[in-house]
Amino acid sequence: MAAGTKDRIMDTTAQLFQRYGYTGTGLKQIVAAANAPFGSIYHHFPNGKVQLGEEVIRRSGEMYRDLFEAIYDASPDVVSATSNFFLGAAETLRQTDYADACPIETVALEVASTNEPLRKATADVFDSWIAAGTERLSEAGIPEAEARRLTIVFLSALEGAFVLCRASKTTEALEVAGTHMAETVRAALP
Amino acid sequence: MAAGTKDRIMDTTAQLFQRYGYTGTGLKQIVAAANAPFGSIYHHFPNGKVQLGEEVIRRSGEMYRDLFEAIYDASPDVVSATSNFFLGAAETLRQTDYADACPIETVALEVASTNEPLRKATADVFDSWIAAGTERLSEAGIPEAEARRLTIVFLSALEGAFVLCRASKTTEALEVAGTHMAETVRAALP
DNA sequence: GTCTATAGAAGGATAGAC
DNA sequence: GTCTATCCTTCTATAGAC
Repeated sequence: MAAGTKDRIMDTTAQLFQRYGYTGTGLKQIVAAANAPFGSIYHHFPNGKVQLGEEVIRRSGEMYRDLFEAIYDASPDVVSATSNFFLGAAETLRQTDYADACPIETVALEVASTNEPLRKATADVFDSWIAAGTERLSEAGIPEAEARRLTIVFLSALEGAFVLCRASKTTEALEVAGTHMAETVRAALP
Repeated sequence: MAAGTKDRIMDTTAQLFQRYGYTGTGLKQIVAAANAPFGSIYHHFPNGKVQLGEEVIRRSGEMYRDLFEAIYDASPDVVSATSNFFLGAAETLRQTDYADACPIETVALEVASTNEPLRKATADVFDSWIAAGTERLSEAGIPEAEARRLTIVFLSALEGAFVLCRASKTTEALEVAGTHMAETVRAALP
């Protein structure tokens, strides 16, 4: 029983991947931070680090999509929701000393040319985010093809702003990109 | 003398960092790919991997800024130059099986929370790119504050599109983001 | 100054006691 | 199924022969 050793390992791994990346996070570091014995990793993830990585990537993707949905549910319209998403991300960055941005971005770049199952997992996550954004913008009256393009620009601007903000330890890029994206969504509304 | 063992090491390291990141690239891997003896690294870079990393980051930043300048010099106006930059990046990605995107992006995310001198180096490089873009857009008649904001959105969209394209092994995000940014620059011209 | 050999730590993975 | 001890490889870094 317990409160879930496997869940604790996955939560810890998700946070470490977000901050230090895939190759930058060791299995010994994970079990130490999760207060779990080393053997638990291979008990719950028989295929080792790759299996753990894939499960964490996919679960982080779902959780971040849930956050996206929650912010759009809580906002009065898609324009303010777009602005709120960027501003919320900026606030989180400041509160974590510029450590917690996108949960899978660092990993995605690391594995893109080195690990096919993990690359596929990150691609699936990005696809699911694009689908979620496209649906929101479509519901707001934007034709679907245009809604998809807008969502891709939104996600590109967000991920790129994360890179600039983490490197500079400022939130300027997220603020500038968020303002631009909110304006762009407003201009696309019918 | 020689054709430059140090240059060969730096060229090789730059390419490996771009594809596999900082932690994903080993010193032994570097000297093997550069056909150099292991000791050369510590002869030319007494402070080891961090010093090599910093010099490579800064030099890659200069080379990519030169590419940016060259494309803007070769284009008839800033709108087509913006489009050309994204399309050229997409073509390079396709030709390298989605390996060669931004020369420092993966490293920037890896070191942001782990290595202060390297984080500072990536921040300086991004700053120099923003300055170069701001100058180009200012020369085209866009007020400087607005030119800076536009450049930050440009760079965010580019870096984010790189992530999506490398993960998905498609160039859709670069094409969509490039079209959007060219239109945005056009709308900002006087 | 070029190059080899190796130290010492950390990496992922495994075996097996309990 | 929890946990420890250990294996083998790879990593960065150093020492020292030539």
